[in-house]
Amino acid sequence: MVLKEELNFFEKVYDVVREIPFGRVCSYGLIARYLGSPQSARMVGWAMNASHIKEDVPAHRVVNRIGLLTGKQHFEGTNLMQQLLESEGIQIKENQVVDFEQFIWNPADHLLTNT
DNA sequence: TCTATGACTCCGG
DNA sequence: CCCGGAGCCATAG
Repeated sequence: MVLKEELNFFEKVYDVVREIPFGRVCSYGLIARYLGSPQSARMVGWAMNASHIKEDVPAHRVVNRIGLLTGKQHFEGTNLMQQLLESEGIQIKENQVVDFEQFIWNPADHLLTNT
């Protein structure tokens, strides 16, 4: 059973990504930092690569630190990721999120709003 | 066991 | 932010 160990890390990533609201995006480093390992941003991307088995994980809402759709090539077709984001009201320009900082969603901020 | 790779990010120029 | 290079860490071969 190859499960539990990787699930511990992946599930944490999935859980955060899953919490990304409709029409919002998040960065790998932001998620990694939230998990307590800001250096493991690449692992977040790796987890996303394995997320294709997770239908609940909106991986299209996860982009790099500048809002670039670095993972679009891993989606079906050639621009599925862009289409998904546009369908959520997010404008894409040259594979990059327009007004990225406006749509960015920080998981830590999600906790702060808890109050 | 060791080496190579990657949906990243930070640093210096 | 553009460009090139280094650090990072888990997975695959």
